Amino acid sequence: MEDEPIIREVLVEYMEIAGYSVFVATDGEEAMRLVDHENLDLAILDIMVPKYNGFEVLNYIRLSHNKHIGVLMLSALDDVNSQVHAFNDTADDYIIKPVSPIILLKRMETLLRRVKSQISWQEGLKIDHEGYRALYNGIPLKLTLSEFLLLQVLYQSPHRVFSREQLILNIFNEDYIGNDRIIDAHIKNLRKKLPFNCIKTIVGVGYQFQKEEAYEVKK
Amino acid sequence: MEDEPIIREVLVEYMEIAGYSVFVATDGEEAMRLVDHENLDLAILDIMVPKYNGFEVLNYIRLSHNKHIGVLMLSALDDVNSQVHAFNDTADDYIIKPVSPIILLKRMETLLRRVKSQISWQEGLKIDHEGYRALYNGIPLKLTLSEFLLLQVLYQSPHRVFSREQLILNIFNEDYIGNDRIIDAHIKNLRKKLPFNCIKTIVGVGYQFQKEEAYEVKK
DNA sequence: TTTAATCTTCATCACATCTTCATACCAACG
DNA sequence: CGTTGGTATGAAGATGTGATGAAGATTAAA
Repeated sequence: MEDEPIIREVLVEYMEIAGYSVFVATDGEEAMRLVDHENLDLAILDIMVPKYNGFEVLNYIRLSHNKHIGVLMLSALDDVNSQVHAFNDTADDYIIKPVSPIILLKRMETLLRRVKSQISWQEGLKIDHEGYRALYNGIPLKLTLSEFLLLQVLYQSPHRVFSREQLILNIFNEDYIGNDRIIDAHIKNLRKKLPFNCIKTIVGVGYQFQKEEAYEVKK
Repeated sequence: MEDEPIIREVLVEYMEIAGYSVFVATDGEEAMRLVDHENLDLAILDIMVPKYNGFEVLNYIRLSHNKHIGVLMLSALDDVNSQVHAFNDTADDYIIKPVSPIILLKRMETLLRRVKSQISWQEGLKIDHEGYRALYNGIPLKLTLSEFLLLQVLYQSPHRVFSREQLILNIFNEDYIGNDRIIDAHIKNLRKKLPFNCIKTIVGVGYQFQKEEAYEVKK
């Protein structure tokens, strides 16, 4: 996306000569449609565009099926706040216009190098954030609200270890007063309902969502 | 690396407050030494520094054992050639000075997010600090907490010899009272679980981590 | 109000992990 | 060749933590 047609033409041509397939959207809505219907590796988002702005598209991407794609924000705004906003929303780069086409291309390729080497660890388990549902191969699991919230937090940051305290903060309001061990109880119930054992205990630390099984100890 | 001491101080403090371990080099040679002797996740390279410049350090990194780390080039040079040069040499970002510390931090974190997500498939032994995991060729080893912490400390500074006392301070709370030899026991158990004999005993002194390439694979 | 679902606490148990210790081993040295 | 100082190792006991089921409390639904 790029709000000035002529510059956009140049950039697109540049990228196509370099061997990339390029899709162009003229507003945020169209961009979202591309996210849904094309298998993108990278998105270049102009912030100031009609319908939905770049930040909104960015957030849409990160909640989408293709959330791992590289996102490069493009803007005439040189202020710190806008940049911090972009990075906080997990943009991968922020480029201030006007930009030399060659530098844009180099930054694209640099990001692609990192993006391409990622693997998607997700398999059958999906979280429907809006619907408060966890789906396994499309079939919803019957979770209580606490169980769902617990799974959601763990699932969103796979392999990150959350202490019981952190989980309590994430799941309940921060004014919760009660025993740490409430987490144990919910974990127990959640584990029973999950089709595979993906919640691992880190003794003395907390719990994490994990995909791979660990090596067995050699004898 | 940063050629102006005062600015560097501010940045380092900023990063440490944000929770990162920071090593500072004042010239290219020292930077290369850090690449060899610390297990870095990210390098911020000033281009104009003594002994070896930032580009030379970048190339050194990409040919090194830690070639996958994120590299962020920092320079007062605003010209296209220098930037293209950096990206061609597979830098991951190029920031023009002066830069707001918060933006530098955000760009660091953004890059780290991409670097870290590559951990899981990288060859060899990798430590996932956040996830309390040690990965061998992407597959987690089943370590206890003490074993993990032990490996983490040793791995963080390869070739540095740690006394039992130092290791106890790093692994347990400082109020630990007990036999030194607890370390021996954990080392023994840890060695059994590691695919390489990478923990070497320095008789009369302590233990050190040796980089795996120097060793034979266990049968 | 009654009923059902969900949350929360608690006591008990099982097991992972830690720690010590005794013995075996090894290298250096006289 | 034996002694010394140090480490490796396996076993066994001690400790601590999490798992679990039951039961009461709370909340929501009927």
